[in-house]
Amino acid sequence: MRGLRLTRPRRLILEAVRDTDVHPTAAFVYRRVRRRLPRVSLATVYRNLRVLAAEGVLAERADAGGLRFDGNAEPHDHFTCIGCGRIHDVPVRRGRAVRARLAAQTGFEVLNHRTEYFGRCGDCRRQGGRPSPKGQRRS
Amino acid sequence: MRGLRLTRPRRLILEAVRDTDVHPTAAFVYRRVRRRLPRVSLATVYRNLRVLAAEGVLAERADAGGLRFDGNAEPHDHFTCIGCGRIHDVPVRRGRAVRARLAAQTGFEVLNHRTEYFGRCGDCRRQGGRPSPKGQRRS
DNA sequence: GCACTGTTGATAATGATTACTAAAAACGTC
DNA sequence: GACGTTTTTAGTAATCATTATCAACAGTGC
Ligand SMILES: [Mn+2]
Ligand SMILES: [Mn+2]
Ligand SMILES: [Zn+2]
Ligand SMILES: [Zn+2]
Repeated sequence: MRGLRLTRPRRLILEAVRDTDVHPTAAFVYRRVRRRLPRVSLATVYRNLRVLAAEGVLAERADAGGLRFDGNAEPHDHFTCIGCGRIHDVPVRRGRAVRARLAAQTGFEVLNHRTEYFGRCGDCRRQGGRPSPKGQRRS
Repeated sequence: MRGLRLTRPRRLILEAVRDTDVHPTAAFVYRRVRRRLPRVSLATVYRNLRVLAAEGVLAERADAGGLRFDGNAEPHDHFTCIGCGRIHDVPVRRGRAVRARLAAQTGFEVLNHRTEYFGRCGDCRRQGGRPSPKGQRRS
């Protein structure tokens, strides 16, 4: 957070992302911020989400459905439920070893890696049946 | 490939994806196919890329820069070079064990997973210096 | 107050993808 | 190989997400 002013719109945008665990889209954040700051502009939301991500205060991630933001800026992986579409945080696996192995095999300098899991969450398993693509709200 | 006609546009689109290792975008495939079928429509390219991906003949993947297609439909992971932007195939790691562990920890039914690596490829390391975001062609 | 700088809201512009539709191609049947 | 039916295509319009532009505004220091 080195030298970045915390204006009201900016602060509310940051709070909106941190106050949810849905890994929201810009549109979702926009809707939330508008409750408290009705005149905020969608461009302001996009602009500040990018600024905050560049500062490392937020994380930015792209999935099949577009841009999303993550209030948890610590390294972690994600599990996406194909039933309800929710994205859960999961602990990152043994990082070093995995990267070192790939580097040895390929000659690449491996600086980072990220794993995405897919399947059905506890709720969706309990509700039984085959993976019904219900939910899938885009948030 | 159950019941899917192989028309000329469709065949050329499939070949275009298979004949490159750049994990092309739809626009890239469009440019390639046009060399042999100048009147092909961009919509036809998109439509058939999706059809072929649904059939499992191609793989579809989304990264930070949008939609890409992969002629290699077998399970594998990817390494993205932050220097030149190229995406390399890498072998998938011990799949079963990783999924089983996460399932045990969380209660999720883990059906699939995918790891993305980031770093600098051999070429870019040799050309030394800090990761200069040259290349980065969107293909 | 006044210049300076960074931020905002409003809106236009861009770019990627999808939807629509009339015409053409492929198919199955005779 | 003509014929009715189904699928696919080319061309284009429409949609959607994101980015760019810019005049007005707000904070800061003098
Ligand atoms: Mn997360
Ligand atoms: Mn690949
Ligand atoms: Zn679920
Ligand atoms: Zn490289």
